[in-house]
Amino acid sequence: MKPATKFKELVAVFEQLEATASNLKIMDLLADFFSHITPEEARLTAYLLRGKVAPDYEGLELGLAKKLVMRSLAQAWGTPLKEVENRFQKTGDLGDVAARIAPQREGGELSIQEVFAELQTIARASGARSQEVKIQILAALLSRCSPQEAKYVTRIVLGTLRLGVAEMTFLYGLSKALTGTKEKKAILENAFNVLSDLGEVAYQAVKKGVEALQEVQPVIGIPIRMMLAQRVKDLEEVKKHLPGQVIVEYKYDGERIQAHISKQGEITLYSRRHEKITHQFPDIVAALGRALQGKEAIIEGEVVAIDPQIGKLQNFQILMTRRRKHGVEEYVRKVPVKYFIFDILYFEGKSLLKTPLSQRKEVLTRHFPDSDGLTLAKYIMTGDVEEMEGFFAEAIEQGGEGVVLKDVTSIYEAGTRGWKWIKFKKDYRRELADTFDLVVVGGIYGTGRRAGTYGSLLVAAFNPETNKYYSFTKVGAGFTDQELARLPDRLAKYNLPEKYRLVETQIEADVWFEPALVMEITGAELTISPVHTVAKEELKKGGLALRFPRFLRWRDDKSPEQATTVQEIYELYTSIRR
DNA sequence: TGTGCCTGCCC
DNA sequence: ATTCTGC
DNA sequence: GCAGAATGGGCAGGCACA
Repeated sequence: MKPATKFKELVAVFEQLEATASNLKIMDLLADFFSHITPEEARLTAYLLRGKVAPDYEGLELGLAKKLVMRSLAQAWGTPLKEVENRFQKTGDLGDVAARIAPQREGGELSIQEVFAELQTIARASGARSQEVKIQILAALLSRCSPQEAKYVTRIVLGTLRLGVAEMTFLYGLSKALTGTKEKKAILENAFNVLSDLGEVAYQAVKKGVEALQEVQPVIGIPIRMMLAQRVKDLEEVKKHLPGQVIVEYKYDGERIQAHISKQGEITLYSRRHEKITHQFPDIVAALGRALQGKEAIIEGEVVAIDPQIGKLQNFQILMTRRRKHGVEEYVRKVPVKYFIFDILYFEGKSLLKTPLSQRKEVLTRHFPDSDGLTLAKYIMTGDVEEMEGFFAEAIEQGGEGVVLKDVTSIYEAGTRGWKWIKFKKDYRRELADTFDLVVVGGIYGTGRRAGTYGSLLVAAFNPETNKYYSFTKVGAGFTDQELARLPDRLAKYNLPEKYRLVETQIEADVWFEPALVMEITGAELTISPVHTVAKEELKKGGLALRFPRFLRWRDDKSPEQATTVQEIYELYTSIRR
């Protein structure tokens, strides 16, 4: 019987990982650690690495993030909350804050199991005063830690270990530890893709060896990690990756659902991240029950909200009102949905993961005739770019997001974002995307690798009638590291002690700016916002905002008065509204 | 009982 | 979701 | 090109608190 591994030992590995950039070195460090821990400790380490205490499909959450963790830090060492906040603002990492304010002490009394058990208790706390309980438990745990231990406990809870190690690297390290080479990671990855439980894979691998995981098969009731698509800027580019015949399929703007139907007719629905969402869609469950009639299957598709009057596809925002636990029946009537099935991974006792897509599609067409609430996703088969363009235009016209192009010969590559599936949306192509020239009015401090600069900027449109600026979105994507590093200097001269009086927004920025700088921004589409204020008066139900915003470039040639106007955005909204 | 903050999870 | 970056 | 780590809008649910 091995002695329980100390949390301190894991922390020592973390320290080393944090200091190394080389992937190979990282794998060696992990491998070294894995080779002297028990199967159960390997399981727990896997969960801790992801900032979780269970696989996703068990739905057990810590329910404690930045704000409550800050309160825990304050409580653990009697530091004023204000000071914790200030330090966080400066360093951008609560783990580092914890390490700084924790008093020097040896540590080493905690084992991995004990730390895990405490976090599990936090996760299980619920009901009145449970927030206080969670904070208390974490604070007590932290107070038993050395500064280094406290740093990683904090980061684990926040799910931001920032070590350059996530699931794949973990599996490489495990492979190396157990087989002496990283090459067997493929076996582990395959097992992970089918079991969707990194901890379970780690446990079994350490216990029975990597080879024992060779033939892991899908199980009804355990979600399979979903295959994802790469993206291209243009349909021409598809030819580079998929030269032959491809399936061109509507890309629906809804929620991905993997449905498991057992022989006994038990049905479970899983979201893309393996949350059980069966209770949200009794209508889909009923439709699947009727369609399958005792056959077992795992199928995949997209649920989309449908306009009850005319049957047209509705936008994502409307579907989101169905992500609920109360009043489900009412919303089944109010927001009807349709399940657009596009794949089948298991049927009648057989895994179809290795069956070519063309055959999986045949199974679908043979066994899933359209019915109330169920339809097969619309697609064509072609190798001709012109035809793809036409179908893409049709998909957009019908209310789709774009198209997904799929290699007809490809197997289902669970969990990977490979080139066998390629997505193409309108906003990926510069000429088709809407762009906006917006005024920078606020900044939000960055965290982690963006510590010391801004993580995002609050930008606004101009209204010449009121002479005011109306917030439209925050942008944090699209900046290079170099650009990010320049931001504080570039913006410093416009710094204000408080929000500029002519800026309208309900967002709280860390730093406010005088409207001066203009930047070009693109995004996918307009949404109705509870916090942004563009065209808020005209719309009544909220302001307009931008989904998936990203920075393109500065427009130093433009003054803030020459920025995109509120009126222009509102017109865009009314013109494309469906 | 109503409201607002916080969190987790969809995209 | 999108984007950037080091390996 | 992979894997990881930054970042967005916005919804419902749970809890704290007035």
